[in-house]
Formats: sequence, C-alpha cells, structure tokens
Amino acid sequence: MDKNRLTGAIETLKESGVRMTPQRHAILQYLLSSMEHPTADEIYKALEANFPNMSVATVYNNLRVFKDAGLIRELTYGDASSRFDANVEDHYHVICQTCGKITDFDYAPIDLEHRAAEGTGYTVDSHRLEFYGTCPACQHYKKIQ
Amino acid sequence: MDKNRLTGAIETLKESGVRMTPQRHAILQYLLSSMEHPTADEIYKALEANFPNMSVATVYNNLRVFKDAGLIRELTYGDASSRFDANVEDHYHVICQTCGKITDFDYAPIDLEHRAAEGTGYTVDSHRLEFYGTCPACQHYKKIQ
DNA sequence: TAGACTAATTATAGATATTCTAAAGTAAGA
DNA sequence: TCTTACTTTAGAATATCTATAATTAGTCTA
Repeated sequence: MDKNRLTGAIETLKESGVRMTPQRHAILQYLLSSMEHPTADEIYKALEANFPNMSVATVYNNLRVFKDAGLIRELTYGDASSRFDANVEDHYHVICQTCGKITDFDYAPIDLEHRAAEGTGYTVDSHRLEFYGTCPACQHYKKIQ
Repeated sequence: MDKNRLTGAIETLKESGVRMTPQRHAILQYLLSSMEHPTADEIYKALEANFPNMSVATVYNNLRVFKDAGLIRELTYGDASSRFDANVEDHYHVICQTCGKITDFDYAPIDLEHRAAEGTGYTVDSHRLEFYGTCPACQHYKKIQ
C-alpha cells in the first residue's frame, strides 16, 4: 500500500477534528490497501481477528465519517450491501455479473452532463457510469465447464 | 398507456410458460402505465385497494418473473429500495438528489464498452449511466427559500 | 501528570427491504 | 371436468444498516 495515502488520510481527518483511534486506523488501512471495493461486513470480518471486541456499528460509523470527510466513496449495486472505494479520483467500474467482482476502469470522464441538463431541465453536477460483463476468471470457468 | 405493450408483454410471458393471473396482470399494467419508476412497495400500495388480500411477496415474486423475462429492469440507487423500469429500451436516467425523482434522458448509447473490455480483460455486454443533480421543481423550491 | 470534558466504541434493540416456507388456491391443458 | 403444476398468501426469517444508552478512551488544561 501507498504509505503516503494513509498518512495523508489521517492528516485530512485530523484537520476536520476527527480523532485517530486504533479501529479507525485499521479500517482506513484496510480500505486503502484493498483493491476489492469491500463491503462493511467484509471489513468487519477482516479485522475481527485483530479487534475481537469491535462492533459492526463501529465499522459503519467510521465508514460514514470517512465518507463525510471525502476520503472514500460508497458504491451501491444490485446486491444488498454497499461497497466502499478508497479511490476518489474520477474513474469508472466494470462489474462481473457472475461473481460480483468490481474492477477499476480508468478513462477520461465523458462530457455529457450539460446535454443531460438541457434534455431534462435538471441542473446536473455528477454522473456515474458502470459496465457489466464477465471477468477473466469467470470467462475461464465458463469455458472449461 | 400503450395497450399494445401490455398485450405484447402478456404474449412474451405466455411464450416463456408463465401463467397469467389477476395479480400479475395488475402489476404489469401498473408498471407499463407508470412513468415514475416505482418501488415494490409503491406498486403494492397502489394495488392494495383492488387486491386487498395480495401479499408483498407476490409483488416481489412477479417483479422477478418479469425481470427474468426481460420485460422490466431493476434500478438500484443509494436509497434502500429497488426501483423498476418497464422501459427496457436503451436510455439513461437523471436523478434528483433532493427529492429522488428519476427522469428518462433519451440519448444515443455511448460507445465505450469495447474500450472497457480492452482496459480490463472483461467481456462487456451492457452499461449503465446516470446523472445526478436537481430537478426543476427542487430548483424552484431552493430559489424561493 | 491529574482531572475533566468530549468523542468514540460497544452491545443491543430496532427499522426496513427482501426472501423463504408451507399450506391453500387456481390457471390451463388433457 | 379433472388434474397437475404453478401461484398466492401469511407470516416468519434473514440481511443490512441505524439508533440508543452506557462504558471507555483520547485530549486538553492546569
């Protein structure tokens, strides 16, 4: 993991008057090191061994704190639970419809917001674009079946 | 509502071996006549008067049946409950972040799926694009406040 | 460093959305 | 009409997430 991102994130939180606690540090570290866009429950389970007394509510509370501080993004898809992405740069996602894996797809943001605004009378300030298909692993699995 | 869409939908279901029941007919009719992208609960409440004994489970069951038959699409957003869209033609949505209203935005589909596939190794077969902002009514409301 | 103040964590209960189960009902073909 | 398999119903079960209250733990000040 990029150590600077963690220290930068801690710094950002400090500036917003958010205390650093062991649980917070661990959740943040896990999010920043993960490329897997984990759910709250996955984070909870991953840290359970090191924090046997940690409550699920703590995970949710802190995810909200991080989100409010602009450090992470919440992603909601068809499945029940939200996923969290520590990459807040502009990027799109490709999602495997077989296993649910989410992969980043870096691409220059499309320029359609003003057209959407014109076409509907809304003011538009952001957009979300996702691609659906099959990841390499699941393609392979389907082939050998 | 377009009567032909309803009869066409019933025909499609028949071909997939799905029986027509009064509840199914009502749910389908409601979906096809609604421009509001209703939630399961909204459908349930709307039909409660005519079907006092209908169960919520029936609404969910049938939405799944229709979805599997390709007659409707399920839309999931940040808020808790799914919305259902009987318009399965290619189109995008603009969503009001203040009141939750969802408006269709007809636009020629963007052509990025092959790039997403190249960039990630996935096979890509669909995409979803949404715009977020403020609807005309909420803009007005904010102005006069 | 001691004490006080405030924020964070924990455990638990609660809210909401959706699915499951088993029994009873019903559409549609023979 | 009869039969059979699919549907509906009611209610329980499950899952995710939030709210609450009590306890714990940082951090600030003297």
